[in-house]
Amino acid sequence: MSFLLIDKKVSSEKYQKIIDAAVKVFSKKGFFNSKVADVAKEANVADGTIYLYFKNKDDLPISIFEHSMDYFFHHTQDALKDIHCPREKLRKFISLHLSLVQKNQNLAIVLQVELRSSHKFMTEYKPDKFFQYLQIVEDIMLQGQKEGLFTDKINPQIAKRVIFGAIDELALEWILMRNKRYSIEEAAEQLFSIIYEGMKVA
Amino acid sequence: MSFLLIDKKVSSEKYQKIIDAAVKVFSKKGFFNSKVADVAKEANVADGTIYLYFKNKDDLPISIFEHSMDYFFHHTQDALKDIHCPREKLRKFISLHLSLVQKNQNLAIVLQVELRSSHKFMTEYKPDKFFQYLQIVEDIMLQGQKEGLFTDKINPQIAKRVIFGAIDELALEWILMRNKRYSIEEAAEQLFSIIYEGMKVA
Amino acid sequence: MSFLLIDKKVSSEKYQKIIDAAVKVFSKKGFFNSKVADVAKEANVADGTIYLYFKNKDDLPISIFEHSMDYFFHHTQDALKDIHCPREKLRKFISLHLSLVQKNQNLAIVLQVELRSSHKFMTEYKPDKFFQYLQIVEDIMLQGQKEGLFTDKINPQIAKRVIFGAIDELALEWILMRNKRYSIEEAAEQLFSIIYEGMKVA
Amino acid sequence: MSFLLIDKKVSSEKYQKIIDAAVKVFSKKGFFNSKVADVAKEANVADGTIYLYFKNKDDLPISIFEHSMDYFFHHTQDALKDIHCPREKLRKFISLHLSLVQKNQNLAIVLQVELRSSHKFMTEYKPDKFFQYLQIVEDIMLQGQKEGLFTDKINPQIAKRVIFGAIDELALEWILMRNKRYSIEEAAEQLFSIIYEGMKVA
DNA sequence: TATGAATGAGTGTTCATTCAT
DNA sequence: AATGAATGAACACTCATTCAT
Repeated sequence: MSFLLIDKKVSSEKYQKIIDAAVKVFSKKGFFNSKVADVAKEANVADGTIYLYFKNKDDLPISIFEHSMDYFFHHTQDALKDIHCPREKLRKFISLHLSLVQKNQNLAIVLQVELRSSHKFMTEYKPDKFFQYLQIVEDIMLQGQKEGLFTDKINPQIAKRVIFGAIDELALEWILMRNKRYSIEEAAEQLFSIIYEGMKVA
Repeated sequence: MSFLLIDKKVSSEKYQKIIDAAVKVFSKKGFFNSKVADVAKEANVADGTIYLYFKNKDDLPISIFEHSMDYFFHHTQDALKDIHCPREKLRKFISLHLSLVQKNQNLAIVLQVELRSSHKFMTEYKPDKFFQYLQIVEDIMLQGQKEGLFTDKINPQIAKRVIFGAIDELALEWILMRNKRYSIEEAAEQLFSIIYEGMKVA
Repeated sequence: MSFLLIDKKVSSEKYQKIIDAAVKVFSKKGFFNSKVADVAKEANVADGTIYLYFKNKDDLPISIFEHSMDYFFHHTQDALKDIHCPREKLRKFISLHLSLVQKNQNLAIVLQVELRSSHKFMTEYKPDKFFQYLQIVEDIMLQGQKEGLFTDKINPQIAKRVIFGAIDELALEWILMRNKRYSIEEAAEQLFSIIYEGMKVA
Repeated sequence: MSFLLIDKKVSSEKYQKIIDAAVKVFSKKGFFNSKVADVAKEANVADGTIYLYFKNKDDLPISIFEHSMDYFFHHTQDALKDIHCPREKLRKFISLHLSLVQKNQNLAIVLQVELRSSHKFMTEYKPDKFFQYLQIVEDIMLQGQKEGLFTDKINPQIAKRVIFGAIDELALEWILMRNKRYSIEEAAEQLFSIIYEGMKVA
């Protein structure tokens, strides 16, 4: 989880310890059922210390979200920058997202389950970083349509959500499944197949 | 929302009023930020009255969930029973779900956003009714594959989740979108197109 | 417990059922931990019915107390009226009280344990009926002193309390004792012996 | 009441303030009629502070009881250790208990009236410390019988309860009496006289 | 910086009491 | 008289946040 660290003001070791602890605690007990004291204990710091690095409890999930999305965005952009074919970009995006989720399951739970509920998130808070990440998919779509690879009949706005929703659900189920009935790679490939076949020019 | 009513012990008018109020309140403020008193006020009953019909606060979202899923399940089964072609069943399932969501937006928010977070839901609580509903999609898949309409290369387990995730995300975005950039019917048709084209035998 | 019934306004069968139920419930769970609904259930009446016979919850222990004390007082007076010797009166009083307690253990618990705590009892409420009952002991004392049987050195006020305290404690311990290590008759006789020997003129 | 302090974890000043406040409040309003907020206010601490030192409301009377009994026990043992004659031991025990009660009237009320009702106390909770204290009386009895000072006809089990019950009742009445009609010393001496004369070998 | 004892506002739940039937 | 559904005031307890050290 330590990849969350990006900017400078945040480069303190304590900050990271708290973020990591929060991800662990929130993923296990849920945001609302977690106490600030739980996070402090997990991070091996005093309760008050958390308030030296975060404005309040709500600031924790927001920070987790922003840092994660930044990471997802840059990591994905980086991985896609040498791929030109929209088909392969799409394939890569899907497998990359699922593999990130697989490697950071606690974080994934927090992002998908806990944050989605935090109301502040879905309404008041503008998830700009998330939109930025989603935009990658739309850009792939648009490129594919421009190049005549994907059908024009599909609205990229809708496709973007279809793709993201499918990835998200697959990822969530996979994490919560006790005895995995399929590998994350298999899921990635099948999802890609459905989406690609479903959007390609006949 | 009054369709939630199913069994007898529950056929009281007060019970319905409370359920409806809870859906409204939870969808607006979120489960954790809603007070029992808020629900009571919205339902025009005393705080204590809620405890005559529900074990505790947690029992409210659970009841909402179970009744909704029952309704979704039976309503959908009923609508599909005269359709034989898997292709048309799939199309119907998608458009039906999205139209139900459109007609019950507050309920949809509670089901998709609030419940998903309630932790009890995603872990302890066995969402049997939800699985039952999901099974409809898997059955369509299996029938389609048997009849040679859908490709065998796709694992129905995965397809089921892909389809549900895509519907879910589309529905959620559509509800939260302020100025609707596409109609729910358009979304349904495009989603169907992607999924169907993506799974049909070439 | 049905001896509690004495005056007319109270001669209803329901009234008795409620009093009996209250004694049973209070003795088992304590006054403050008992709900009016518990008493109603035990009495096989509706909650509201209790309020047709009693002003409020506090009225229940008060009524139990008054009726019991009346009974104890009259029953004891009756038993003593044909005895003249203060020595035998004292012996009778002690054995009678202990045997009444033995026969009505639930009632005894309520009177000794629950009521003593009810604060209203020990302070606001004037336990006239109790004083009346206690007065019997004082009268025995005074008679004994007048007749030269009991020493004048003992203040009857104090003796009265000593005797009552000793009876009370013995009774309470006897009731709460799981495996009785002595019979109630033995206790009565020994207590009588101590008190009598301790007060008789040498 | 500051003698209640005994072990280390409890040596905090706040703990004592809360215990003292609880004794004061419970003695005035009764345990069940006292709110935790009342105790907090009396102790000049916040409501929540009480829960840093006590598990819950029920823990307050239990702690008061245990500390008091410890104090009574050690204080009495200490005072008796240089007295050898059972007669004088008995006299000392009685006068000591009554004088302790006189000096700590609020505490006495809590111990005698409130705790006796708490049901947890008389049933679930094993009042070991109380039994330990009571044992002092029994030991005096047994020694007196062995030395031929007290009659063998009296069962020490019973005598112990007779003595304690009498002390207890005297103490309670004395505290609750508005205009004291006798001094506590007079009561002690008279009680001693009755018990001693009642038990000595003729 | 870091601590953690102290705070006190906030809330789920209970239950004595009422009253329409 | 009798019922029991409905009420809503009351309260124990939690926990995010502060601040003296």
